[in-house]
Amino acid sequence: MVNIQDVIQKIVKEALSGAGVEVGEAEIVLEHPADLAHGDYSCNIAMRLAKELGKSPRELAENIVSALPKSEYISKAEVAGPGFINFYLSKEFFERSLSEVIKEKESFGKGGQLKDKKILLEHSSPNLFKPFHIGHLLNNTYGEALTRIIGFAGADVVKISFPSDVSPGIAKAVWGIIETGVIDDFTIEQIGDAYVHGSNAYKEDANAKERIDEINKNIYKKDESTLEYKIYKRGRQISLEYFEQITERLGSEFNELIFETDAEIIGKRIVIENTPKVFEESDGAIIFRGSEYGLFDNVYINSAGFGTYLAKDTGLLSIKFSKYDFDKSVTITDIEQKQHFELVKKSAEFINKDWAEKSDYLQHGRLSLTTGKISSRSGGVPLATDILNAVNERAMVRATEAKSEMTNETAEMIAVGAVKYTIIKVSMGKNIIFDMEKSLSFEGDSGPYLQYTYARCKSVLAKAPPKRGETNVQIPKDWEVTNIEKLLYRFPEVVERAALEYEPHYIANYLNDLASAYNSWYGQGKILDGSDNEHYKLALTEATSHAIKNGLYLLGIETPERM
RNA sequence: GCUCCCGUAGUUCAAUGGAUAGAAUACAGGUUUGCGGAACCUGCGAUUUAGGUUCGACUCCUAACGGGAGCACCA
Repeated sequence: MVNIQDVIQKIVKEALSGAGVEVGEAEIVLEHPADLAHGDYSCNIAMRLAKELGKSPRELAENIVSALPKSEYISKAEVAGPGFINFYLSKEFFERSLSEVIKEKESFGKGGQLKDKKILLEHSSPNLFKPFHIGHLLNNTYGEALTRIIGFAGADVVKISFPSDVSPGIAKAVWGIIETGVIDDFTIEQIGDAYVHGSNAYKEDANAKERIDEINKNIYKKDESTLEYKIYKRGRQISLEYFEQITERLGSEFNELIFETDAEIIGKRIVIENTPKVFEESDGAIIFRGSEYGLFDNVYINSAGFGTYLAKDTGLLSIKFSKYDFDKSVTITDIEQKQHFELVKKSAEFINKDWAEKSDYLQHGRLSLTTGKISSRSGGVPLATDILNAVNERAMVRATEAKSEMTNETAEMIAVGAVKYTIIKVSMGKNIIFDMEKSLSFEGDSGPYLQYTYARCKSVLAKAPPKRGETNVQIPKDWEVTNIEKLLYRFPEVVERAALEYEPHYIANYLNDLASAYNSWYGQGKILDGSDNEHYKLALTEATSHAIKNGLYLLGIETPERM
C-alpha cells in the first residue's frame, strides 16, 4: 500500500525548503482531523513554526500550500482554522487503496511493526477451585484480543496462563468439600460453594481455621497419604477441565500452563539465595523492603515457610526466562494487582536486570454490576457461563420475535460478541460498569451491530451478478468519495496503534465508525441497480466486509455469514 | 493516614495538546411498498470546582470536592 503519510511529509518538507526553512520529516506531524469534512490529513507545522519565523500561522500556512509540489495522491490542500493545512486525498489514491484491500482480504490490516519480535503473553490465569467469574471474562477478552492484535502486527506470540493451584484459598475449598461430604465426586459448582463455606468458617470457627491451615500445609507438602491431597488432586483436575472448556468457548487457547506449585518452589529458592542481599528477615518471614523505593514492604516467604504470591511471581519470571527466548514478557491482570507487580518488578531488578527490563505488567479495570439479574453462585459473583448463557438466550428470543431462523451456533457467536464488545470498547485501564439490560445491547454501538453489518454485506455480495475482473477496482468518473473510502485505508494504522499501545479499544471504535459509515451510505441508495457504478459499489461492500471481519477477529469476535 | 488511578449529555462510553467535544442508549418525531428495519434520518442534551502553563487544554501542573485500588505473612 502507498505510504501516504510519507508522501505528504515529503512534499511539505520540499515546500518549506523552498522558503529556506529546513525541518526533518519527523517534525512534520500529520493527524486525521476529528471531522471527516476537514480532509484526510491535517498538518500543524505552520502553527509550530510561526513564532520563530515571525509570521502569522495562517500566512505561513498559505505560503506552504502555494509552494506544495503536485502529487497524484493529493487532490487538494487548504488552510483552515488557526493555521492547519488540510490535505484531501485523490480519487487515484482511494481507487488504489480499495483494490489493495480486496486483494489482501483476510490479511488486510497486517503490518510489520513487530516483525521478528517474540512476545510472551500471559493472561486468563485462573484461581483453581474458584469458578471462572466475570472478572476472568474481562481478563480473557483483553488477553485474547491483544494476542491476536500483536500477532497481526507481525510478532510471534507465545500464549501462557499461570493457574493458581496452591493457596490458602484452595485449602478452604478442600475443607468445604470434606465438610459437606461430597468427597467421592463433585462438580465445579460444588467446589464454588465449598469455597464460600470454607472462607466463612475460617473467619468464624477457630477449629475450622486450625484444620484448614493443616490442610494447606499438606497440600503444599504434596502429602499423598492424606485425604485432603486426594481431594485436592481431583478438584484441581475438575477446575482445569472447566478452565479449558470456558476458554475454548471464548475462543482462546494456550501454548503452556505454568503452575504456581512449580513457581513457588523456584521462587522460594531464589528468595533464599538472595537473602540478605535483596531480601531480609522480619518476624520469622522473609520480606522485601519496598518502602525504600516508594512502594511498600511485603512478605515473599511467610513464617510457615511457604512462598507467597510475590515469591511465586518471581519464580515465574525465572521459569519464563530459562524456558523461552523473547523480547518482551507481557502480563495482563486486574488493576488491583498493579502495586503488587511494581513490587515484583522492583525486587527482580536486583536479582536479574533483564527480568525487570523485559517485563511489562498491564492492568485492566474492574467490572461492576448494576443489576442483580444474573443468577449468582459463590459469594455473589456472577459466573462467566451464566452471563454467556443469559445473553445467548436473549439472542434466541430476539431471532424468534423477528421470525428469522437462528442456529445455536449463531446465537453463541452473537452472545460472545455482545459480551466481549461491551468489554473491549472501553479503554483498558478503566473500570467497566456492566448492565445486563443496557450494556449488552444488540443495537447501536455493539458487537451484534458489527456482525449484522458484515452479514448485510455478505448478503448483498451473494446476490450480485458474476463480477468482471474483481480485483481491478475502477472508480467511476462521477463518483463522490464517501466516508467508507476515507475510513477503509486507515485500518492498518489503527491496528498498529492498538498493538503498540496495547489498546484494543481503538479497533472497536474504528469498526463502529466504519460500520456506521457503511450503513448510512447503504440507506441512501441501491447497490444492485444495474448501473455502471454497480461494480464499484460492490467493491466498496466487499472491502468493508474484509475490514469488519478482520477487525472483529482481532477483538476475538466471530462473524456469522447470516444472522 | 500514606501512595496510585479515575471524575465528560439522564445513563454507558469516545476524543496524539488542536478546529464547532463524537457516538450509543433513553426520550420526541420520521424512513417514497428498495439488495437484511439487529438498519437509516431529524431533534434534545455534557468536560466536578478554582487557579496556572501556551498560539491553543477534556487532555499538562497545583489545590479543593467526589469515587476506586493498594498499603506484612490471600491471590
